[in-house]
Amino acid sequence: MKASVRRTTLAVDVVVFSPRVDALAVLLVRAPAGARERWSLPWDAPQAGEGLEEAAARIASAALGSAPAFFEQVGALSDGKRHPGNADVSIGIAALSPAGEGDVGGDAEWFPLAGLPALAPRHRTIVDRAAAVVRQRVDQSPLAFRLLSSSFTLSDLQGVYELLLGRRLHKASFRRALQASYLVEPTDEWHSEGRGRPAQLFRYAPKKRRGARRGVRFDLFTE
Amino acid sequence: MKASVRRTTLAVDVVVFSPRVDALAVLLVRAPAGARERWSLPWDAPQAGEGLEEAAARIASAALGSAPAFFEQVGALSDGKRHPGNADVSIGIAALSPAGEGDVGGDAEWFPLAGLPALAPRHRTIVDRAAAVVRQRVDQSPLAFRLLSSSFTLSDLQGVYELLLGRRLHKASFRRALQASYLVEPTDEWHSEGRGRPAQLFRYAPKKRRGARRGVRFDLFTE
DNA sequence: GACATTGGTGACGAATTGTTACTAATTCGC
DNA sequence: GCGAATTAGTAACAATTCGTCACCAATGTC
Repeated sequence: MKASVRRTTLAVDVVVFSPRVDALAVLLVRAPAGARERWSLPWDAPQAGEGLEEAAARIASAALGSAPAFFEQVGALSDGKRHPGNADVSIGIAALSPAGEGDVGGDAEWFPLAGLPALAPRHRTIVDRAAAVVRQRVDQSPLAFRLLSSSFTLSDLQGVYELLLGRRLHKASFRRALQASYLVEPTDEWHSEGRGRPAQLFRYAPKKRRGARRGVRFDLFTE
Repeated sequence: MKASVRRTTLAVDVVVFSPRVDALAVLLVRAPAGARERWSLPWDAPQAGEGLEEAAARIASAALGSAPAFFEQVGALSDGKRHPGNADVSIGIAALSPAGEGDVGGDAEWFPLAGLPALAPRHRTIVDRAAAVVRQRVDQSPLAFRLLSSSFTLSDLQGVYELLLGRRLHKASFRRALQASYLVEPTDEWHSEGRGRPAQLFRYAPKKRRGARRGVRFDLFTE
């Protein structure tokens, strides 16, 4: 291959998700005066010698007050779409933050995913792709647990799954499948939410992988 | 955000997969004399105004003789690992090429995934991640069909799935699941391979998405 | 023509899943 | 105090899906 290495401007753009009042929320930061849109995703160029996830953690921390516990790359974009800093290439990174974590400062704000303000076109694309990636990987990666604090009730967990999947799940089926997966273990604490029977708290504690995977699924997303 | 956009050297590194003699194969190109390893992935810097998939198509074409029909991003890497061109950031892209397609020139060669020669550390990582991504998405994305020519027998298709999944599948179950998925349609052509009954040829023709998805699966990869 | 080889399908029991209906533990209103 | 309301948790049954076995079909080989 040619060693024709050009220099390129690179941005890391972070989509921090958190569950808020029955909807997935995204963290946006106020854009500097004079920018074309009033809000943008938190972003920056990676510093020298800094890994991409490291950069994402730094960028998210600046907006959120504390670092999210989980990051997942969403893809690199270098279409012609406009980026707030005119970066040639953007690397989109999704971050997950439990509800109520962090201390959002005056320059940042949560917006429901379904009702975001206008964003630069490339940021809009990154948000959409981040949401698609998160939704698609819910059952292959412990994403849902990263949107909850370290202990949670099974109803909380089911609620997060319903949020991510966008449909209601049946309680008994959900719990039976969870049981079979050895992903959680009960703590000896209970959570009383006011009315109704108190719920036992669980923690994420994945056990031994059950060995044999079954046949093919053909669960293609063909649209 | 600060507008501190640094300039970075960027490489697109392509992992072209193709099924060869009962194994997944990867296309490597001969490294220039004096390089530390004798082989490397096809790679280059993206040209100005060129999209990343576009760049991947150009890079793969140069080695393969024709452009693969399918690309999927594998992730961006900016660890400290050595890249043949010392790029700061690499974008790994997996490409799928049907068996026997293309005309590999003198500078390129297929190697079985399990028996690759020494590669620069970052290329090694990219290959591993590309293989993992392909294996993991087999049943969410029509990857298997991109490793076959436009018409194929169901045994061919099953063979590709077995290659990708690394385990044997049962014929009757495989066909029943495929039937239910409305992903293929029969052509009126038949393929006779010598001995044994001729097989009907099918083509990839995904129909209407069957609506209701079922409950959660908790198929986590927890290791 | 018997046999080996590959393609293709019906059918049955086992396992998994969707659903209903129930029991349990708590608060609220009276 | 006591029943209604509310949320948690589970047993059990029906429907569906899945793994497997058994078989039939069409071809080449000897």
